[in-house]
Amino acid sequence: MAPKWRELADRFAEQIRSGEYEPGAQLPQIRDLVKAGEGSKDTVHKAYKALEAQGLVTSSRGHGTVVRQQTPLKRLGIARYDKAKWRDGDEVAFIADRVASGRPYRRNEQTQNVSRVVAPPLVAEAHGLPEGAEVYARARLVKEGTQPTHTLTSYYRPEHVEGTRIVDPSPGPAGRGGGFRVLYDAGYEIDHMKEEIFARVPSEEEAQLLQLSPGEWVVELHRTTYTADGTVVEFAIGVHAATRFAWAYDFKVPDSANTEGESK
Amino acid sequence: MAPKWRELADRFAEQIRSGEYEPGAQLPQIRDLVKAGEGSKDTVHKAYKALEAQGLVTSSRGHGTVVRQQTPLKRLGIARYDKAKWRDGDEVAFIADRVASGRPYRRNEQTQNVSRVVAPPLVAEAHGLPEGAEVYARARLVKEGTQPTHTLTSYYRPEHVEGTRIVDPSPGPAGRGGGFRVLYDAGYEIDHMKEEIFARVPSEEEAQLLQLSPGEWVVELHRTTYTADGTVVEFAIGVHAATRFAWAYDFKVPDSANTEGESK
DNA sequence: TAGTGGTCTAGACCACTTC
DNA sequence: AAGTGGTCTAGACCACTAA
Repeated sequence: MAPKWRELADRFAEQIRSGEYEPGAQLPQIRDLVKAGEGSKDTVHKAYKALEAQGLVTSSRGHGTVVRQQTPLKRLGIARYDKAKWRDGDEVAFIADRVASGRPYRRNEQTQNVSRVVAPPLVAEAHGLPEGAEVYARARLVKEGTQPTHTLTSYYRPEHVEGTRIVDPSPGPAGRGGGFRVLYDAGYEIDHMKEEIFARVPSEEEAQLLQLSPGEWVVELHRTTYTADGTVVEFAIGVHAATRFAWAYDFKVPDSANTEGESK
Repeated sequence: MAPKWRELADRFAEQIRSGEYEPGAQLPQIRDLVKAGEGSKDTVHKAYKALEAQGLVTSSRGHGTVVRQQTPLKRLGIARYDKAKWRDGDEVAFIADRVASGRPYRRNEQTQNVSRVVAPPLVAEAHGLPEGAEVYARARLVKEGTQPTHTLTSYYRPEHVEGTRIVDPSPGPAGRGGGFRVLYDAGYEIDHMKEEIFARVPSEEEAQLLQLSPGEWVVELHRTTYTADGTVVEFAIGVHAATRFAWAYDFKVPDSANTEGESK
């Protein structure tokens, strides 16, 4: 038999999905459900935690447990890297993407922090650098309004970006044009990419930064960006709140017996 | 301050990752930790559940809590669809992939179930069919040895597969060549694909089928397969244990101002 | 100060496995 | 029967919010 807390959670989940509880509506308070005979405080609490883990509600002390706004998944396709968006204009690729997706542009949705650090093993490997080599790390926390959605940290080789706007230590939003534009101006035009994605449990720090409910997972994205001659000019690690994103990729079915027309 | 159960969980997680507890080793029993003053039974239990949710341990009644074998992420790249694998030989694409990845081939790692059903909304949309249209559904549960790793359900239009091996109701492993080969033989050579992926909480049924620990998430994959003229010949939905997979995609940076050489 | 969720406890009892 | 994890309870106490 399903545990009592699970049955209770499923009942509420059903009611939320059916619209019986609208976004913003408040669920009964734990103590009231206890009085109503739904179980002990701990049992009801467990049910509420399950709903929270599914991203259906948000709980906070003092306030209560309210149904969360169900923002549709943000779909990330490779069109967000379109050269026309950052090469010909002065928009940062991610902002252009937001415009293209019909969302308004808001200032200060990105905080940035640039530093020179010893490359973590994964980064060194991606750049083909020896252990202990230094790279520039550009860490951003991206928000949708007030809600943080993901972190994105780009790693660059010093010889590619030294003296450019990328390493400008001034805080605040990214300089005009974004990282790809800066690389382009420095003579490194990006050509192809590799993205690798997987899901995992967030660290406590990440959960706090992204305002994740306990039990929510994150999706980690590794992006390697190459110039036409195969030089790696950027390696980036993104950590996304798993409930808020979907990724889409279009590709030709490969045919290793007939490799014309394919670069790899 | 971090809760007590979290501190306890983090301590064990650290010990497991550092190798102090090897795979297969048993963690102290809950009652012993209670005696040792680590907290009440419920508190220690909560810590163990957290470890389980991270995929680090497996608990079972009667046995105990043992450190799980850390199978490395299985990386899924588009090379697994290589035409050479299924067109020229008689191997099913997924088996070829396993061979290519150095894993031995084992029989009966896939159970299959074919039926004719009314297309679910998502499927109808992908195939461009009206509501209520019927399709063939081919559902598989794929295992790695005894461990189920993912489910994969392919949906085909009846006019594409009627009379082929795909709709052969005989149970057991897939016919020789797999679905793409059957479509190829029927005159539908696959050409390009779209994959869309996102993470979510599993249903209770999925958790059971994939033997997921409570708190583990799944990644859902939507794959649409097209012929050269844009006809959709297969739409598939996969549900993967999130901790066991990573996806990789290579692509050219798009340039909408210069669309030569791109089919989309 | 009152009201909300969050943690913790001690102990009862249940479910499953092994002997 | 004995030993393991899993659920549930009643109540104490804590942390945070609002008035």
